[in-house]
Amino acid sequence: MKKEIVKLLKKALNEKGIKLKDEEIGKFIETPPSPDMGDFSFPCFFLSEKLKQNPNQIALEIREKIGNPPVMDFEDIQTSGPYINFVLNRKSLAKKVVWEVLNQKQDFGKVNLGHKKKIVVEFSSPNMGKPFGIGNLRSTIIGNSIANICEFEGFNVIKMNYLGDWGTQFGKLILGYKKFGNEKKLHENPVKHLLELYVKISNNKRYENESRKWFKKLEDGDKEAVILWRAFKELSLNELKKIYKLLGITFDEYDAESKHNKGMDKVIAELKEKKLLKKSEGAQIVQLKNYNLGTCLVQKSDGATLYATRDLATAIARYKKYKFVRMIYEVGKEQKLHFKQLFKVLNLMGYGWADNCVHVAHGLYLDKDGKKFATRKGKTIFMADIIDQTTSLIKKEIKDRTPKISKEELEDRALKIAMAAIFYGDLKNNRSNDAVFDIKRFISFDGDTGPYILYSYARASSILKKVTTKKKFEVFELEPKEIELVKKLSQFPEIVLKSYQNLNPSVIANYSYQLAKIFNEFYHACPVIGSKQIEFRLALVESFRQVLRNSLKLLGIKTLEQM
RNA sequence: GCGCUUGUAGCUCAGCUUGGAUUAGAGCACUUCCCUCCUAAAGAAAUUGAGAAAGGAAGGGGUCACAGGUUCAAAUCCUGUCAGGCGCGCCA
Repeated sequence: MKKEIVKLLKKALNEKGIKLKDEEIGKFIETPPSPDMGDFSFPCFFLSEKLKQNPNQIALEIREKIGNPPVMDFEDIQTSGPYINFVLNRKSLAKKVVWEVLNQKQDFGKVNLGHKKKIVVEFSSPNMGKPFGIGNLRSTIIGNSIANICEFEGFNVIKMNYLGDWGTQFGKLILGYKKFGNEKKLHENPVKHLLELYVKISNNKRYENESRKWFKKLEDGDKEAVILWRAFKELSLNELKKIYKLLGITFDEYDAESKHNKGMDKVIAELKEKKLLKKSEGAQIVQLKNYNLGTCLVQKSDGATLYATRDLATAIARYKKYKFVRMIYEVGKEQKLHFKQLFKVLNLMGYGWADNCVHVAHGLYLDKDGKKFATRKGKTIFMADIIDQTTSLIKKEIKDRTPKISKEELEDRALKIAMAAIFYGDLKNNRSNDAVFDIKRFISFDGDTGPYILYSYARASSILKKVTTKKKFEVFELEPKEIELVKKLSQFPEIVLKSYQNLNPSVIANYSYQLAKIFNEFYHACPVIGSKQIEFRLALVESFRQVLRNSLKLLGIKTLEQM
């Protein structure tokens, strides 16, 4: 529908001597504050500068130039001050939208922007040896959703988990284990035991040097160090995989810092060759002060490597392997400077593709009191525990409501609702801002929450289960809530596009909520079963369900047919 | 100190990219209503009908941190101030 409006406007504007592209015109088109005013509107303010004319006058003139539109699609076109308002033939709009959704199904809203070109999305990337906590959760959920969105828009996406399995923290763990370790505890609950060791070592400055030494030993291939490192790594990876399974998230590739050991020497050699490297206080650095990016340390004075070194080597290796058109790093915003440095150094090395790398940063999770969750103080909350607690709270709720439910179904539902609660609770926030992690709020069954949205979905399902849908339908009359729902459905493609452009899933999350809310209003106002136009309403419910399913899928949320 | 970033109802957040349509939007909580395609019960069914249903509506509640500026028009752009957060060389 919007396209037709653009067409009309384009022609009219052309006659006034103004040439604009379709997309440019489309951008200006907006929705009037009240449906009484029309369905779409075109403000003429921006033209007044060019034409040196009163916008009200311009609106009138353009209106005149448009002339009489095809009656099939438009009911009326009128001006209101500087706005040109288009009143659509809502019945034909409703038909079109519903048809489109029902025909395109899971592909509704797709735009093939990517043409199968490759995008690497690195996300989650936990530090092995540390427990998977709330900090990692945001990257995991947001990154997953961004990957889904890119895929939906036609890219060939490589979901990449970059395991932090190298670095001084392993020196700490090795030292900690040698000093205070306990084999039995390690195997009973590896994650908790390793955290215990990590905290013990980190809280005592005496151990700093010795930890570094152990990491250096590890880099030099010391047997004892390597054996312990492998064991720690394997144990934590097992735990991680359990969590990903619960979250329902998969990766195409598990990359790891340790895999890029060899590349690191090369990078350092290359930096030397390209005369980017400088020695400073015994360490090797790349000076970036001219770019206002401080200095980037690539080799410690003891010869050991650093995070930046590994990231450089990794990025180069990845480009060789994938020739991506874009690489997205979904990592916390506290690493902004690091990524700026990383991209700059790659650029200075002559890698043009560095410009196609983006750091998609997210704010951190704060606790209910607005305080940070800190690993060092052992204040971390384990993801596994969070999932457990959430699921059991939800189980209680479900049992109260449907006491007869079978065990398997209870498990399945509770887990799905818990995930919807956690995922939505995260994704509804604009990713770059800090967010409060308050599980009680997330799992509330009403309001702006995951469970509310899932409930709306289930509601639609329960109607559709009772009556079989027919393929033909006629629209006799439209209630306000019906047209509102139709319009909301029709917005989905633009929403996905916007979300892709901003690499921000919250756009879709907020849309899902609004969609669910309008559906509930519709449900309240327009009974489906027993209605005169039951066929249309069923089709509308069906398309609602389809679009909601599409949005939730992009968010990484699994739906339930019933609740 | 420098850099980045945030400040919108009691609380949690949209809106800011691309400035516009009299009252700046949601949710939670609070007050007052309403519904029954959901759940319990009865019936072959239409239906009856209870519900503190995970549904809907209304209401109260805001100097869009503050002060300037740009503009016909500012929550939105610019500058400054205040307050919080993050980052700034051998952690990742």
